[in-house]
Amino acid sequence: MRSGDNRATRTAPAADPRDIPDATVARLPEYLHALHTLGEGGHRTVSSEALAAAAGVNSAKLRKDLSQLGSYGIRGVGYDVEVLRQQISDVLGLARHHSVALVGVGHLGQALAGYAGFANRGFAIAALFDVADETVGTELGGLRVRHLDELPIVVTAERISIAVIATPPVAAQTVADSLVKAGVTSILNFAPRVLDVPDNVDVRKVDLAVELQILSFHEHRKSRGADPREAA
Amino acid sequence: MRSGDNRATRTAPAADPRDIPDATVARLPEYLHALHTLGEGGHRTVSSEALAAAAGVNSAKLRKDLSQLGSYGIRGVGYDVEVLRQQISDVLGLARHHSVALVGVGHLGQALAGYAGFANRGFAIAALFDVADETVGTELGGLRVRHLDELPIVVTAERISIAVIATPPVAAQTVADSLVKAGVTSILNFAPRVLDVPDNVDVRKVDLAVELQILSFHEHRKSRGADPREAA
DNA sequence: CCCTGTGAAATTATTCACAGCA
DNA sequence: TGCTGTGAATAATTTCACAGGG
Repeated sequence: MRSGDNRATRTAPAADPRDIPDATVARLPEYLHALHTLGEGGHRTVSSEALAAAAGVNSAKLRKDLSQLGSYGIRGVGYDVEVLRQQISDVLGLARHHSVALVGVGHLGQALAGYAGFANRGFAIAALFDVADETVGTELGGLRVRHLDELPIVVTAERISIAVIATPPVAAQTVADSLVKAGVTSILNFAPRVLDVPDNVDVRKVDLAVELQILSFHEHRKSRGADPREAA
Repeated sequence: MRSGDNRATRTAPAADPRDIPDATVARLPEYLHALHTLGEGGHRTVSSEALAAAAGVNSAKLRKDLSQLGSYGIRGVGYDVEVLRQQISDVLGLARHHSVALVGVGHLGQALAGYAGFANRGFAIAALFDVADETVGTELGGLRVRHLDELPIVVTAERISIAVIATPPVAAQTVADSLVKAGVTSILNFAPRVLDVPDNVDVRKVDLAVELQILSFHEHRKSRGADPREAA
């Protein structure tokens, strides 16, 4: 890549978000969480070494990551916990409040709807959808479950841009199509199904069984461990 | 790492698992799933192009991945669906049946316990643990929820090597310690907490809020899109 | 010819190691 | 002196592009 030509970021508070590598973005939430914990513990500043340990990464990686977003630590001291927290929040777009639609109120959907971690971190479930007669109309966390048919109206009216799909796999693509048409541009998909969406829509997939299969591989590898020197 | 000293794998059907890159391992379950779907659809063979499309990756990557595990496709034709399915299963260690312990039977834990995707793909939840009086002793999917105190005995007795942590964050490290002591060597952690475990234990973390925060970043980036030439 | 398998090139990510500021 | 920020080195991953077998 061309380097050194975006001189625009001289004293900018944060770098152009387009330039932040995916790998870094994926770690920012972890840093944010660690900072939150440190802040609660009364720490005003933190070194890259300490923050890295709290987030479970090595300190060179942490510093490189933070440098991507133009963050200025204090040499000889470390980072101001509160300032850094604010900066990461800004880059992640967490200042803005996000309304999230949740489609599929089965077991997993119910768990997600009640997941404290969402509300805590600026994501409010604003609408719930399902198709089952026994589910539609019930209340969950103060929200009435609506029929999927209402999705286009509600999502459009509430300007919801992020949605979570927790439906059975067979319904996922149809739901995604409907969400996209209603203006959603980010989807978190729990259904084990590859979704086909336009380029401007981001999809992240979480497949619980896939995670276990990856662990299974490592188990398998370990039990084959004829060579105990392995881990280098 | 030294290479070339475990000559045992001469004509072995699959390459030494130690040599398969992580990025590839993470995709194998997706290929497996796609193959399953194709098999049900009556396909006997499949080209790298078609399988890649079904799995949502590009075909060069797919071929490179499959070549890592020594898989032999048929030039001019493609891969035998059944053979490839078997081969990936073997590499992932799915031939062996895996008993899984689930700790934390809250909303999320209940959803996980009932998740069809686990049982479907060779993972049987073999034990449930919690500490809440109103949960311990209840039945869930034919299994009695046991008190956390019983964890060491049960996990050891049933030779459980894979566990899922779905407890509140504050309990996660204690639970992990206990699991490790009882012989568990792979942990899937849903609690938003960095776990400290010995080197021989693999941990995979799934943080639902992190996924949303990553989506939030992309939303933020999109809405900043002052420059339509973007990708440059 | 079609489609796999794979070297080589390109890109991306991680780690090292140290100059330089507080 | 201690710790950040970052070039440079290394490693991992992806993509290209094509030789060669069926």
